[in-house]
Amino acid sequence: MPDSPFGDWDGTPAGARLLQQELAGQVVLSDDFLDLGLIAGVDVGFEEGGGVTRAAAVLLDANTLGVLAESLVRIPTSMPYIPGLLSFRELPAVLCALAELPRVPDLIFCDGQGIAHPRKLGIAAHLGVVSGLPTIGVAKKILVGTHAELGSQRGDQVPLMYRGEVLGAVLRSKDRVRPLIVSPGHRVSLASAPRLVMACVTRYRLPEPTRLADRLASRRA
DNA sequence: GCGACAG
DNA sequence: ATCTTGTCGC
Repeated sequence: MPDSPFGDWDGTPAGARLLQQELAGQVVLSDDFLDLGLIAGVDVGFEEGGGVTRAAAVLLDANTLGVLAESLVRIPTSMPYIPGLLSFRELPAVLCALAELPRVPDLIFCDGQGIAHPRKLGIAAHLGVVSGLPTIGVAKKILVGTHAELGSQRGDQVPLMYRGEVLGAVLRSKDRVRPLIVSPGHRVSLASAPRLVMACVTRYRLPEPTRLADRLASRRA
């Protein structure tokens, strides 16, 4: 049996939660990256009524946002979706897609939460710890936390609070659109995550890395 | 016990 | 996430 990206996980939801608590202790929340030349976006889609997991990874030039490479992989789905345990369902495929890219990115944008998670280990944080690479979580909905009223202009943001601490930001990437939930994954600070996301937003609600990965992953075969 | 609940 | 066409609005 090939080793899973989850170490000695016993396969149970309870065991997954214990592993999350352990890995959360390895997350680095300070900016720990130099030149951002390459940024990757990753996302997952499903086929066959959910039996096949399809992961997409798109590599872009951090300065021009031009696409340098793409990868798409399909593997059998191994676990159902359980709120709070998304990474155990999607990470295996995501790691395969990333491995297919011709270069290792300097930063990865992930569709889903970073540390804005019950145990501070959303899929972006989990991906960061297992890959060792800087990551940011860009979600379309809140998993946990509350926030104050948000301004309506592009770039407006308010802190996402949970159990008395700031775990991310609710960010208006465009005028008149539902805000994005942005949180650091690994090796990126709470302050930098939103600005890095805004730096990758063009004319759409989602920043280019995840928007392109999203389109590729869900594009009907 | 009663809801909430990324994708 | 996915099942699904056209349609209303900026």
